Amino acid sequence: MDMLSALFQESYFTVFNYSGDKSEFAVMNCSQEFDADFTFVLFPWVKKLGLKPEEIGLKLGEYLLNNNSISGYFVVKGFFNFTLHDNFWMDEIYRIHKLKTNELVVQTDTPLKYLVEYCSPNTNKPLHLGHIRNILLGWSLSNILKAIGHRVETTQVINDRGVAICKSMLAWKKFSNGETPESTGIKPDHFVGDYYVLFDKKLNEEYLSWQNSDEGKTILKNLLGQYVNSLNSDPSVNDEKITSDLFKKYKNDYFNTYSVLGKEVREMLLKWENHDQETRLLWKKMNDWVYLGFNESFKKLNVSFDYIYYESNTYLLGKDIVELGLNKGVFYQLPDRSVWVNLEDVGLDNKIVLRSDGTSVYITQDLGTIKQRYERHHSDKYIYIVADEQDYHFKVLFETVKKLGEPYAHNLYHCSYGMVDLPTGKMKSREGTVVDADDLIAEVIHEATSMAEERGEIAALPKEQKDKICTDIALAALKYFILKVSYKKRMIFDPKESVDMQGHTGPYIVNAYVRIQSILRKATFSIDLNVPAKISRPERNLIRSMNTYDKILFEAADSFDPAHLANYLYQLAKDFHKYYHDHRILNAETAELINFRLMICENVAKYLTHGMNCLGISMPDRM
RNA sequence: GGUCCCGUAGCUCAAUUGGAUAGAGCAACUGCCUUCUAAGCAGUAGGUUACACGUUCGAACCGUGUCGGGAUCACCA
Repeated sequence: MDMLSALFQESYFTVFNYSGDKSEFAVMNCSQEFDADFTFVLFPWVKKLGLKPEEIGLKLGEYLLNNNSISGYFVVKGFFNFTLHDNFWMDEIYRIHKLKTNELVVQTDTPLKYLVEYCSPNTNKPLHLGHIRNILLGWSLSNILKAIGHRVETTQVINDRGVAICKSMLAWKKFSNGETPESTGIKPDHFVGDYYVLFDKKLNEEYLSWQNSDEGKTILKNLLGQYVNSLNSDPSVNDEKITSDLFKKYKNDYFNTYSVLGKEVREMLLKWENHDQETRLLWKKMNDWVYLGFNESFKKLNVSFDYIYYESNTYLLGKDIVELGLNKGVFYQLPDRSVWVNLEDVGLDNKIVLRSDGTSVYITQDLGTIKQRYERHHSDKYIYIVADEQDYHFKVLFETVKKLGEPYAHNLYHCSYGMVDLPTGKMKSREGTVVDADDLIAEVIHEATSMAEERGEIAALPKEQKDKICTDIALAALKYFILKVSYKKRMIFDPKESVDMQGHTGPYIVNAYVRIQSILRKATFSIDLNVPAKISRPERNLIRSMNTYDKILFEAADSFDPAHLANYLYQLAKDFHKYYHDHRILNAETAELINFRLMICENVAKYLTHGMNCLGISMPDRM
C-alpha cells in the first residue's frame, strides 16, 4: 500500500508536474462490487489540477499502463480502479511462503521500551469480568507492541492494603471459627471474598438494628426532614423510596461515626499501619490466599506479569515529590498544612495532594509510583490500562506531573477502556450481580466441551489432548468476544453470547485454521514453487488482505486497540471459509493448482496464527 | 450544576480515520453434507446512522445547537 502511494506520488510528478507529500496519495482496497485490486480517489485532484476526474484518470491510467506498473484500470465516477500484474501477486505468495512466523511483520524503525500496567486488583475479592477485559487488553496490546519490534515490560500494582482488606480480615477474625480454604475446599481468593461479603452483611444487620434504637431513630428523623426538603417535594417519590434512599446515602456516614464494626475496622487499619504483629500476620495469611487464587486465574487465562508491585510497599511514596512541588512553587499549602495543586489553567480544579495530617491520598501515591517506575524501568512510554471511570484522576495526575516538569511527563498514557455492563444493567458487587472470572471461564469450557462431544470430531483423541483443545476453543470464544469490541466503548456482555461458537466468534477463526491444518495433514506432496496460469479474484483478495497485515498491527498499536486486529482476522477467516467452500484444494484440476492453493492455505494459516497469538489466543490443530 | 464519554438493523458490534449502494454476527425464514472438518457456505427480511442546521465534489465520521443515556467532580482508593 505504501509502495502504491509512492507510485502515485511519482506518477503525479511526471504526468502533472505535481509534487506532494506521500500522505496525499492514499490508496484503498477496491470495493467488492468491482473486479479490480485497488482504488485511488480522484475527487480531491479536480480542484488541485483543474481537470475533470475522467481526464485525470485517463492520463494517469495510460501512463501507468505504458510504464507497465499496472495491468489494467477503469474509472467509475471519481474512482480510479486498477489491477496489478499477476506476477506481483505471485511474488507476494512466494515471499510470504518463505517467511518464518517471526519474520512475518515489518519491524518499527523507532523501537521503544514500553511499560504496560494492567489488571491491578484489590485483594479483598476475586477477579471479575471487568478484570478480564482489562487483562485481555493489556496482554494483547503488549503482544502487538512486541510483534512490531518494541520492547515491552508488563506490571501490575496490587492494592493489598486499606479499609476494604481490613473488612475481610475482621470478618474472618470474628466469624470464621478458624476455617481456611483448605478446610472448606473453596478457592482461596473466593474464600477471602466471601468474608468481605459477610462483613457487609453483618454491617447491614448492625445498621438495621441501630435504626431502631433511640439514638438511630432521632438522628434519622432529623436527616429525613432535611432530605425531604432538599428534594423539593417531587410527588412521584413516595415515603418508602425516600427512606430507602436515605438509608443508602447515610450508610457510609454511619460506618464512620456510629458503627461498632466500623470502629473495629479503623482500629485494625491503624494497627496494620503501626506494624502490629498479629494484624500483619493475619493480613499476610489472607493476602497469600488471595494470591494463590489469582495466580490460578492468571494461569487459566494464560497471562503473566514481569513486575508486580504491592501498594503496601509503595503507599508511602510520593511525599518527596510533594516537597519538591512546594519548593518549586507548583503546589501551595493551606494554613491547616494540607497541600494543593491548582489546575484551573488546564480546565481542572484545585486538587489536594497531601492531607492536613501529612498522610498520603491516592494521587500522592501515584505521583510516587510514576517516579519509581521511571527510575527503575527507564521506559519510553508508560501505559496505564485503567477503566474510564478514572479519566478525571489520570488527567489530574498527568497534568500535575507536567507542572512538575518531570522528564517522563509527556510519556504517560491512560488507556481508558469502557466498563462492562450486563444486559440487566451495571455490575454491582454489593447486589451480587458481578460475573465472576473463574465461574465464567468454567462455563465457557463446559460449553465448548459439550459442543465438541456432540460433533465427535476429536472423540478418538486421548482425554488430556481433548481437554486442551476444548480449553483453547473456550478461551478463543471468551477472549475474542471481549477483544472484538473497541476498547474505548462501554460494552454489554451477555454471558449467553460469550459461549457462542458460531458466526463472528473466536472459534470461527480457529476453525479456518483447523481446516487448513486438516488439509495439510492430508497433503501427499510437498510444496514446490511453480507458476500457475492465473490467479483468481478471491485469491488476489486473500493475498491483498495478508499484504495489509502490517498496517493493521501498526494501527492497533498506535491506537492501543486490539479490536482492529480482531476484526481483521475475522474478515480473513471469512474470506478463507468462502474460498475453501468454492475451491477444491487437494483435488484441484492440475498439480500446479494443488501446489498453488496449498501455498495460499499455508500463508493464511500463518497470519491467522500470528494474529490470534497476538490476541492471546492459542490455536489448536483440530477441533 | 461543571467537565468528559456515548447514541448506527429487534439485539451485540463494524465501517480501511472524510469516499462508491452504511457492513457482519445473533435472533427469524429458505436452501447446501456420498466430495479436503457443516463450529462451514449461499440466500430472504431488517436503516431517515437520535434530531436539526452548517462546512464540501462527497458526512455515521468535522462544527454548532437540541434531545436521550452514562461516567466523574471526597483530606475514599
